[in-house]
Amino acid sequence: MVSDGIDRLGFLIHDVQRLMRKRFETRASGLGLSSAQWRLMVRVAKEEGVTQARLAELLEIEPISVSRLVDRMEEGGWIERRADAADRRVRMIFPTAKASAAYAEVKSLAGEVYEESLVGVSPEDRRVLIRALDAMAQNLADGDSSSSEKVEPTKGAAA
Amino acid sequence: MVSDGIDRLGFLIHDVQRLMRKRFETRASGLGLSSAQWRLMVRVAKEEGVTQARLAELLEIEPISVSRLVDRMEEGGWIERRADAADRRVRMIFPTAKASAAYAEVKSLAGEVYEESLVGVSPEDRRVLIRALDAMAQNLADGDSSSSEKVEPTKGAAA
DNA sequence: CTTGAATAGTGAGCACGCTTATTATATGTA
DNA sequence: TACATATAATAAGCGTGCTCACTATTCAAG
Repeated sequence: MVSDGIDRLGFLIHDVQRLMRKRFETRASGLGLSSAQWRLMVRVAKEEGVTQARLAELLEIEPISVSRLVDRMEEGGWIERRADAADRRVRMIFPTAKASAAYAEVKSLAGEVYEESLVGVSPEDRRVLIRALDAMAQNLADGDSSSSEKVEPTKGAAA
Repeated sequence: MVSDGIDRLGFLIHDVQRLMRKRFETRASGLGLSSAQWRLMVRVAKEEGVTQARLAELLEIEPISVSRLVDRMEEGGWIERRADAADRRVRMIFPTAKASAAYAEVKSLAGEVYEESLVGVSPEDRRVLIRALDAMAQNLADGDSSSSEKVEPTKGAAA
């Protein structure tokens, strides 16, 4: 039997992700937005004034990574930090007019890349693909400390 | 209608890739190998004495990235560079005994991560998944200059 | 009020990818 | 032979992620 290809799964996922990111960034380079910045921008657009800590949760990256991303995006004029009157530790993130203007364009651009990547894949297979990827994300998130469980390693027994 | 989820494709691929890499690196951390180093090691194991330029082709990353990767792997004692008697520009890459010993272990470790990620996905859906990902990789590689085409942008008309 | 733990954000420094430019060596051609 | 081009590898410097360590601030006990 020819291999079912499961042994290539990691390489395949890796390749597809890399190629998609590359293609997206090539297209969006005119806008000056990277793929990571675009992901962050989507969250900020949906929830203006979100805190950096919340962004780290939503994007599932570390707060320090958000810090750096926001640094560069602020320099680029995409977002702005504002102080929270109620909690002086907090920096609230708002999109600039420039970001709002680019939002729709970047979203349709992403849609184009998705469509191009799926040429020749039937609607049924697309549904299976999404379902399988959802399951994988779920499986991999389980037992990962960054998921919603709060199982403290209290060191004592579970009693 | 509930969304078919295609609009989440990019995020989904991104998440799955990130989670798989993370889980693999957690498991393999005892061996001191990162995911990128493991991918390179597989190639070197299959083709001892391969040049860095060839590795860049195989891994589809830039030669300079191979240079850095090989630097760190040489420091880690995983591979060694040897001069080519026939072409003094070339550095041939060989696995060390340490690498050969770890190879089988790392491979089975990757297999475990694949299986864990696919829990609850039927054999039929797995086949569709692999097929769809293959198609996507192919679609995305097309029109990408780093693929095997050598369409030189000769600047003149296509005649 | 004071102390201590938790939370928000950042600094330093690393891995791994990239682009652009440089060096050394081979190779093809006038 | 000599010059131009191509190829192998590396250097410099950036983007995006990470860990570890730190400051500032808030909140919960006492």
